[in-house]
Amino acid sequence: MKPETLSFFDKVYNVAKVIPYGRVTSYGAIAKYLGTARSARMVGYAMNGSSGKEVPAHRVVNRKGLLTGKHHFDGTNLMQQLLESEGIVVVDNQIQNFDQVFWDPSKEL
DNA sequence: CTCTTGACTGAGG
DNA sequence: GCCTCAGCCAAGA
Repeated sequence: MKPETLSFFDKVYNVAKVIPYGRVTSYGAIAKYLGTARSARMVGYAMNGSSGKEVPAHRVVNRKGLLTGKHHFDGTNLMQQLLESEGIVVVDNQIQNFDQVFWDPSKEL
């Protein structure tokens, strides 16, 4: 593997793809794992191209566990439906027991 | 090269 | 505990 050849976006996809079932992570956690902790915004921006890929973008939320990116999905509650289908409790666009379902790539990976 | 845009985050009021 | 401001980085025009 030559990550140097991969763009920042590609790295984000690579990490997002390995998020375990029933777990979620934050943009900042992914950015930190990539070495650019300050590029959390770019992580979300990268997810713009995740559409059509195998990247589970619905498992990526902001640090508060809030589904900030749900507006980028098709329906209004599609993202929440997907998370609930994995056993994650979501109420009012916010993940419940966030610290329990949280998955930190820099620690778990 | 310069400017704009973001699915963010931390600090301050 | 909520709201607002500013900083941060990468990609596209």
